[in-house]
Amino acid sequence: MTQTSPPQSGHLTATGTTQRQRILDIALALMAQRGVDGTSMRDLASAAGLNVASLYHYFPSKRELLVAVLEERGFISDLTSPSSASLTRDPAGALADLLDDVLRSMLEVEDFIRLMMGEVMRGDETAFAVGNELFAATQASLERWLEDSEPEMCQGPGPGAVARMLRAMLVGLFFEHVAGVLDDGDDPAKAFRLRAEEVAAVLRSRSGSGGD
Amino acid sequence: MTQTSPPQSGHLTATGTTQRQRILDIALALMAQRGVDGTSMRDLASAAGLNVASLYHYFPSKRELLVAVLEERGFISDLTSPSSASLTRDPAGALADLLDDVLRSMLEVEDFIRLMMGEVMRGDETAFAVGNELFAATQASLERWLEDSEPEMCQGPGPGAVARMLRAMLVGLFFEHVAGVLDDGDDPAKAFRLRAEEVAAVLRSRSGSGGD
DNA sequence: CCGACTGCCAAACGAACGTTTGCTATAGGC
DNA sequence: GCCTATAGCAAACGTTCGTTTGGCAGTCGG
Repeated sequence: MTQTSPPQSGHLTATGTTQRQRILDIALALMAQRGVDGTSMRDLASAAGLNVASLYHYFPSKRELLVAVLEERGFISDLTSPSSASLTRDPAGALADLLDDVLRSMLEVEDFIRLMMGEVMRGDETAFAVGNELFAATQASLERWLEDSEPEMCQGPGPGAVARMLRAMLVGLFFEHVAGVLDDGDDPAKAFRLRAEEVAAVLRSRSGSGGD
Repeated sequence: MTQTSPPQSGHLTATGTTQRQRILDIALALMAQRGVDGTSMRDLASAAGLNVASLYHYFPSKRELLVAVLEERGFISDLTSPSSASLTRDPAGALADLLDDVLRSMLEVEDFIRLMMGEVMRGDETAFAVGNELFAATQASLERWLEDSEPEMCQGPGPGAVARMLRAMLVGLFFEHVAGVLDDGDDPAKAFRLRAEEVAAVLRSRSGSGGD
């Protein structure tokens, strides 16, 4: 009875913290897709199979629920965890692998980033703080990797400048993905992979090692 | 009486089309800052010095008002108009000038882009269409410039790849500006200028012409 | 001078919102 | 067995929303 399986018989399948987390997950998904103002407490309750009033047993207000969703720090650590592929390849494709790795991580927490970005556009202070944290972490992660794996690339302007450029580009790419500019459709990961290789090719051609 | 001066004595200072445009301008500013759902028709009417019902003399619904705001094509042509500075400088600083030019143009229509981006994040179809149009225009503009002014930079991956990368980076930079990641504060244009030079330095170092 | 038209407003409409109240029913420690 | 806490519900609260109604004051061609 203490499993994390979805509820089936109405009440008492998930207790306390588990139910709270379930509500957070549902809120993230719905708010990311329809916007915060476009998602009512009744919508959330309905999606969770609950009554509206029950939501207020777990969160004192809609605002607090949104803050709780935004401040789940797991999403940020997911994005800045040591990349799996970016350290094991040959130097020629290493940058592409790194960029692909970050983009894939962003894709896994897409709802979170969409929600954060949307709220940032509307001037939400909590989203500002969360966004800044995520940006700073990504920046530091990129910078560290560049210093270790591609020191030549940063000789002129320094690793900070290159990392800032790459970060802005990743943010822009993700936005274009959400906007449907990238022809994702069936496979966003593949589109990201192509873009990562493309960017790596542009930056790699600086050392005159030629294209593929 | 047919001037475009702001109203002073209450009624009858701006007629028909002029008043309609005034409402559009106000709606753009308010909706960009507080979001569409966060801006009520009463808010708009109050900001325009009008009664709510008067808005419905110019727009059949709030939705139609939003569409009218988003579909003002002037904003897009502003962004893709031939750049003033990017063709008159020495080759070394030409790319920085171009990027700075585009960023400055984006800054001039900041509200429009903020509104569009925010609605894209919420899945609005009209915003999708407008955003795609703007992205495509920027892409084409960048590509054209690269072919004319920096053909060497595109030798490996081609001008399309470089232009796509630059566009994503510009989008990301603008988002970071809105998110307050760039330390704008007093002078966003200056921060954009610095970033443009930084990026140009990274891309310029490919031909081995040294730093600044 | 007079109708039609335009621009504008006060007031109200029903619906949806966030939130609260008051009530059941189960679970677990004493 | 009781008693408190937990988890849940139906129903209602007051407010705000988008929108509509009906009417008033100027403008202008005839």
